[in-house]
Amino acid sequence: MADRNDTDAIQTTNTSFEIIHALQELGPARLSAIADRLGLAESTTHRHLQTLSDLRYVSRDGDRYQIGLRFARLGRAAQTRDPAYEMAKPHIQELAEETGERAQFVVEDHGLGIYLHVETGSRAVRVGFGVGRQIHLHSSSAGKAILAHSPREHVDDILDQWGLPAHATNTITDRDALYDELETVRERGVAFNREEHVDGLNGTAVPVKRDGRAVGALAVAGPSHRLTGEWFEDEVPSMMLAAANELELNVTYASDASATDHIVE
Amino acid sequence: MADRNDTDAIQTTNTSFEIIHALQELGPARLSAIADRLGLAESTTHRHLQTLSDLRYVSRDGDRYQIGLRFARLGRAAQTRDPAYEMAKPHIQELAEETGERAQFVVEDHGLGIYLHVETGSRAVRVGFGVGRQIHLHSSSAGKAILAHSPREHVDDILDQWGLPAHATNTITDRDALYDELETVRERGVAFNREEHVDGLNGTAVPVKRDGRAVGALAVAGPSHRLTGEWFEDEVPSMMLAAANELELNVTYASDASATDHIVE
DNA sequence: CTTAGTAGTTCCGCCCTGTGGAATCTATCG
DNA sequence: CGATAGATTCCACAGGGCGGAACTACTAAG
Repeated sequence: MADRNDTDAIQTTNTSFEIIHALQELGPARLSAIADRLGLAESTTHRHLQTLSDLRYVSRDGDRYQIGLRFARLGRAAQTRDPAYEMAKPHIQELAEETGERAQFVVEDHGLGIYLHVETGSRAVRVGFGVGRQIHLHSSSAGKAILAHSPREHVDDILDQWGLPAHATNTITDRDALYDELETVRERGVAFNREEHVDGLNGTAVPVKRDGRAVGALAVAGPSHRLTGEWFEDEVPSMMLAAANELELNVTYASDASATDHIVE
Repeated sequence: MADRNDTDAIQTTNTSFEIIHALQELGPARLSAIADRLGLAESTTHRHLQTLSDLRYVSRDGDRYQIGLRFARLGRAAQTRDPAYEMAKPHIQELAEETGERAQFVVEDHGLGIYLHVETGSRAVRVGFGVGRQIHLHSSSAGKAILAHSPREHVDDILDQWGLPAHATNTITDRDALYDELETVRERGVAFNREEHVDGLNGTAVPVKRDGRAVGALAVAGPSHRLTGEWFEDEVPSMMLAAANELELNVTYASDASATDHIVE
């Protein structure tokens, strides 16, 4: 429904991925259920599932189809496409440990934030916002940290594409207000999220830069009653700044010497 | 090359995934490089990349295309499609810690073994065989543990499909020898890999069963000089058996009450 | 044992749409 | 500025993706 068949994209490919998305949402599902949901002929659905199954991107158990484990490989490939992403992982673990809260590494792709690493500290918050999850950039600390260090024109494109939907009571929904906020983030070097994404949830983030561009952001999130005062405003941010600083050094150094281990299929 | 366009699969979908695979192998690549490699017209390649980019499964940075981070989500969906998979994770972590070696949770899909969790102990072996990696079942301890507890006919299908290629000097390449080995594994409850997959690398694994069927296997792998004697033959296996036992209980109990958290797109 | 019903699979002809070649546009470099 | 390489757009053709209908495989009910 939200899917746009914009210009003239290849229909067949779109349909295949629609089926994959249906499987992702439905879990194990029968052929007829998928065909129904997508308004496709059963014969068509069958051919797609057959093809995807041959490719091992769909598994079937009896008459239930489900997403294939081969996607684990592609997911991993995405998660490691930039060596910097892997370097962030230990820092996230350390931040989760030090703060006891949830620590995350978020990257921008197609104008959205994607969680690439998530580590839950001792006083873990509920699971759910796991790896691979997508969020709007304007309503999260990590997103604002990234936007603040992206060229203005790129920010405009993103806002044009995704808008500024309200997710919680404090979400910034006004463009100019967001620009002001980003200016503050740039000055301060740290972004804050005060119940802008989910009511009752605060967060703070710092950008990780390479060659002036933000490659991602380190973030810490937790319940607003626990993330307050100096701890929230100063102590956690300084831990993150230290981590980001160290990470940036690694990233810049390794940027050429990296031997991205060859993936053989 | 190894890709077969078997029966009459949908060509367009195949092509789209071939492009994705090319990106997975090449990393950031130009349009022309992809078109060349796959023998496609540039216009065709362009349309596919356009479509995949609209879907956010491909990203572009200037004139370099690369795999999109949205795959992280699908990868995650695959990794959690069965709640049992997530339950295995803490056990893998514990095994890695206890043994100091590399611990893995492997599952079968389409006749191949897929690493779903990998944790490296203190005296870590080289990275590389990470999450999402695929291996033949006949040449790994985990694979043999799984095969040993699968119906004979299913084993036959798998061997028909994938054969028994030699990966290392000790790889079992004879069908009957493998059946004998599986019998031994069944009796013993533990599978061993003595440099059958990679020279210099040993491993041992135990199945994780649910309703009699193997849903996966817990495995420990390390250099053959370190994995020897009682430690290899008895001590590590008993740790694994204990873990598997506990895991199986969780898995069987939770099998119905599970509320697979709903994924909203 | 038969019959009806449900779900999956195969078949088939239509015509939509995916395809490659050529033309156009864009950027980089000599 | 030309010249080249690469990306993008345009276009006509026919290959192949599509849905409807026929067929098969199971189950359940009578």
